[in-house]
Amino acid sequence: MAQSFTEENYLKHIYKLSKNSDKGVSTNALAERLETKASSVTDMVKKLSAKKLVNYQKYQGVTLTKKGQQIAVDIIRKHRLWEVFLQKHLGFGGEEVHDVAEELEHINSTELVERLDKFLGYPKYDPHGGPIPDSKGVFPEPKRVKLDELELGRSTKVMGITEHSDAFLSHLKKLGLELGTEFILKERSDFDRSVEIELNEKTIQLSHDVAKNIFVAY
Amino acid sequence: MAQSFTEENYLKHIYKLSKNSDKGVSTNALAERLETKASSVTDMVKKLSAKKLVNYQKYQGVTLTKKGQQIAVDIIRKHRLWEVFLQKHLGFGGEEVHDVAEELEHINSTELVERLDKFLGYPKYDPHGGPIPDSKGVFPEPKRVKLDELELGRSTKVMGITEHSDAFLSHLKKLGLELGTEFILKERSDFDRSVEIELNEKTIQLSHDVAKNIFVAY
DNA sequence: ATACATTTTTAGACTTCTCTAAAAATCATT
DNA sequence: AATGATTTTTAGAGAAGTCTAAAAATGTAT
Ligand SMILES: [Mn+2]
Ligand SMILES: [Mn+2]
Ligand SMILES: [Mn+2]
Ligand SMILES: [Mn+2]
Repeated sequence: MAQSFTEENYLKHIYKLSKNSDKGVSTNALAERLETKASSVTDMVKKLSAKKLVNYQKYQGVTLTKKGQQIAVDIIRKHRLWEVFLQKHLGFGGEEVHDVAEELEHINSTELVERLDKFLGYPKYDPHGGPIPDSKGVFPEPKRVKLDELELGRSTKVMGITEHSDAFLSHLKKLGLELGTEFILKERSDFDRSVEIELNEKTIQLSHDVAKNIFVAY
Repeated sequence: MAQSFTEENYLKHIYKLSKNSDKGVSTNALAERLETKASSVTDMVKKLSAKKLVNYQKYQGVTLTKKGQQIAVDIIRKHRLWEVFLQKHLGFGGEEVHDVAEELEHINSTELVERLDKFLGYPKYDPHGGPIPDSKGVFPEPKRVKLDELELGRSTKVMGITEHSDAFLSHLKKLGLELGTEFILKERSDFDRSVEIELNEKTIQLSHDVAKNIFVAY
């Protein structure tokens, strides 16, 4: 029971979209993410449901079953391993690797993935800081670092805070930052150590006072 | 105007089947090679013809156009480069690489192929001795070696002979060996230096007297 | 040249994935 | 609770690739 490229991409993106909310992923969100139409999503989601890879009830959105999740995580594993290879060994730039990895992630060979993993030295993080699950689908324990000290270019997520005043908490809330929020660190000013992050396609400025009080995944 | 995996496989196999005869490739030969039905071949060949990738006239078989040939050669290039990678760097065994390369050859990124080629050190031959065309589609000048001295496991082809008696010529003809015939060297006896080759799925024994008088591509 | 065998093509149908347009359900606002 | 906006689903159709069965063309052997 092998999956098509298309099915695999659906599963992967359902996985990524589910992480940000406990509800099912909406048809529209998925359609936008996959650059397709809502009606196509409905069709595919029904098929995945018939294959027991997702839980789906009309109008209620979609979530992954255990089996669907395993596949999704394995695609992510392959994607990130290939990105390590492309960047570390073939010398690709950070931006260029993604599209190629998007294709390579669908090459289906356990043998290939295990050997690639070994060749790369069993990396735990891809070049953007994304954690790489092992062959059993287990993600590495994320290391924590202050946002103030994180490398530029990393995609990361909020792991905790070191300041608990109401003022700080409501400030974070207004910025759209909470535990688990994922973003990318884009810039850090030499002048005042303020940082620029990318969150949901929007660019946001954070002062050093904010950055030094947030723990993020490394 | 990108090609699908399926179209690429058709082009590659038309290329390989045309090398052994100056006539067009027959529908049936292609169907057998691609493990599909003759009717499917007819359909696809019409489509490739509409795209100007093959020359096709009903009942006359099919040949590649210049453009079709370029694509075919590029697929072969990618296939063989990936086989070098899989075998030399990931430690795959000789038999295992082919199926994976069959998929990897369709990943479409000039950048990827050029960087992989560089990473591998611009190899001219794959691990089976298959010549790897360069980025312009030019195959390396094949080195010549006596069959007597060729490495076991190599796929190769007849490049010339060093004995021109009628007896030898008719012996070769009976064995099915002529200039350009492709085969794989399987075994060499320590006892009498006779060799065993695989030609068109059949295994054939050649005495040392024969092997030492045949030049093959290295 | 005729008959028979083989190869190739056509006709029609099926699967997978996609789309547009319209209908149905849900959500949001008063 | 009613209205209107938004989201989601359905209905119907199209492109790509495949198949089976039947028709047409070609090849072969007397
Ligand atoms: Mn990526
Ligand atoms: Mn993908
Ligand atoms: Mn091969
Ligand atoms: Mn292939």
